[in-house]
Amino acid sequence: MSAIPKEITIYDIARALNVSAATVSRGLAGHESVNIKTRQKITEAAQAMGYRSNQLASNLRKQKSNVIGIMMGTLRSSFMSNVIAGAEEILSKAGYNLIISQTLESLSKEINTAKAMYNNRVDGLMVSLAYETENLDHFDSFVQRGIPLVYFDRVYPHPHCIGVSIDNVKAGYDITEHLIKQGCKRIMHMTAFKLSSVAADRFAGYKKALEDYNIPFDENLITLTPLALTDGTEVARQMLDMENRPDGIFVANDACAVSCIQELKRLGINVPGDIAVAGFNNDTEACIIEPNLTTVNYNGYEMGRTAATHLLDQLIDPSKKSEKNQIILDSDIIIRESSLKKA
Amino acid sequence: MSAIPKEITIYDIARALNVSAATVSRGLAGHESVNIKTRQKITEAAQAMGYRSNQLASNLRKQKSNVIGIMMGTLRSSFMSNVIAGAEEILSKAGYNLIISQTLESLSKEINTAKAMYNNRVDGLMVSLAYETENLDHFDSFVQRGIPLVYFDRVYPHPHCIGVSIDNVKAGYDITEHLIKQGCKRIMHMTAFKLSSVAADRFAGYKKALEDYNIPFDENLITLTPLALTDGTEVARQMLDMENRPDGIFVANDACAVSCIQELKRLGINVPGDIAVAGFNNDTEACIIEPNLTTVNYNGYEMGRTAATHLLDQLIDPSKKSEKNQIILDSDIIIRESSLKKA
DNA sequence: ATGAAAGCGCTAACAG
DNA sequence: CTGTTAGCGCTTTCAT
Repeated sequence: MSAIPKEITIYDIARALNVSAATVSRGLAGHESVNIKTRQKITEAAQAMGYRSNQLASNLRKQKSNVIGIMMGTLRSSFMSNVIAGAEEILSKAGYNLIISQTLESLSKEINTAKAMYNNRVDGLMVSLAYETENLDHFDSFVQRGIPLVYFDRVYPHPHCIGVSIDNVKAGYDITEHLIKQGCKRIMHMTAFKLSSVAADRFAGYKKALEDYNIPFDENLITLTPLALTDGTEVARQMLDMENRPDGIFVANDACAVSCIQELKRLGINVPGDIAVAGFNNDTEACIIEPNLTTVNYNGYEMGRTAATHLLDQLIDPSKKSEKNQIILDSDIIIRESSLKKA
Repeated sequence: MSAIPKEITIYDIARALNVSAATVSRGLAGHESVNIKTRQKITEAAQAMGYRSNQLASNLRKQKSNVIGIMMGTLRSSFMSNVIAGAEEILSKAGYNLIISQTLESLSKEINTAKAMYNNRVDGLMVSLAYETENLDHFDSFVQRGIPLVYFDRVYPHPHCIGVSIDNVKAGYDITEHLIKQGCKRIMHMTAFKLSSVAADRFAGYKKALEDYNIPFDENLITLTPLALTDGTEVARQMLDMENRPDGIFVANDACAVSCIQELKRLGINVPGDIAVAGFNNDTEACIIEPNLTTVNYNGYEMGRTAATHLLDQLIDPSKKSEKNQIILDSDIIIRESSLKKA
């Protein structure tokens, strides 16, 4: 077991080269005002002596962590891994590190995580809200301090922050329209218990589609739950018991749509024959379940890149509040067997 | 536009309470030696004054970043998002932050990323190696400094570091055996150009299975490529041109297996009828492609948790080098249509 | 083009 | 139980 070598500091280099620490600091930073030959000597000495800059000291001095935080309900989804991949690419190019935290959809964990990020002095934050979240008070500290904040995917409109998302109204409309065109007359909608703006938008799209196709809106066909797996199962059972059974359902996320299909099958209901099912997100499960799930797909990678880019813009020029602070990305519906009544 | 409020420091609190900064520091840390009443006053004042601890200063003072780095080829895979989710859960509970970086499978990016992590003074590192990587020299600095390092998934045996992976020999064996049992006599194997230990192990499993079933090993049935998407396409074409056409192929990753299937179909070859195909990883694509892909599945979430736990163990007690430093997790093959010659 | 000196905010000996 | 003091290693005025 060999001893751990001592850390080299700019003072060591300064001593070795008979210059001041200030010069070494400037030299390593590639400062123009330092003589080119001195600069070279410094770089060489640093290399030879095995120097590594101490970011911890630099961070303190500059009051800047060079870290961007990103938080979301869960990162166990292909969508989210794409978001992160996109954000990481943009941010690492700009010299920032990305720290990640999951809220596991809990508001209290979201509050704690936000606080932790704040205390860790992230230079900026990207947030996709937890299902439970109903207001943005716990992010006020960021706004007050002028720390750039970008919401993505699960956004709430906020006057001072950018939001990057898809057009959930349109997506909800499109998928409902698809079900209608498959011949569905009584379409259930299963959405989030606490109506986040995302869920509310999908709901609005659903309503609008019914309206446009002259299908009466029926309160009884709406189920509000936390969209857990068990909720899908539960709703499947409820459907069975309804006097006027629905012939289609639009569920606001895939996980729930999948558990719903599973239970329907268990109960002997044919999907899509008896009941057509559509989800939202195009998660991995969507193409594992039999029949494969019709759903809404959107590009997480682009969303990550877009959100990160806007964050950087603010970091570079805080005054430049972009005019439009709600950015809408494209989405499209992917039609699979779970909704195809007509071949 | 309101002015940004001044940051409160422990000195402000000290002044307000007429105690020393040291006492405030100790009080906030919940140090037993501080009078319980003083401690309470301190916490209250901190709260009231809007204090937040400056981690940047604390980090410098303690020479500890409280950050764990994790790096991998790409995080755009459901497997990887599960690994990260698992690691994040364990690490955040222990008070660590996770910073993420992708190498995009490039050795030079891996070297740079490792250097960046090192300079950023991560307290520990989790690494899944890039395809290109052939040695671990660029991680020496971590070993020398005694910074805990855990390899996961794509590991290279390293005497001083823990590796968490699956038994790739066994997995390679099992999937080859499955193809044999489906009646395949001439099974190709497509694997990584630079034989990482992971790829080498899968290859070894393949060979062993052939041996056990008395199928002669044929050098011509082995293709070494970087396993890019285009390589799958290319190999599909090659298969068509072979005088003695193979009746099965085991590809060392799913992405490549999928592109191979796509091209085979385009060329009018029936999968699995003419050629059975098996992949590795159980990525999202595996159940999008028609026919769905037979592949090897393993639990990224568990792997992330395991790797993080071992990292923490070392962080807590650096002397406690675990005896076994290669940890093997379970894996299993998932049989889908792409390999089913017999109903 | 370089140096001197101060300080970012916190923690940990050490002393009392 | 609390205070004094001395840095952690770097950056940045301000001088020269």
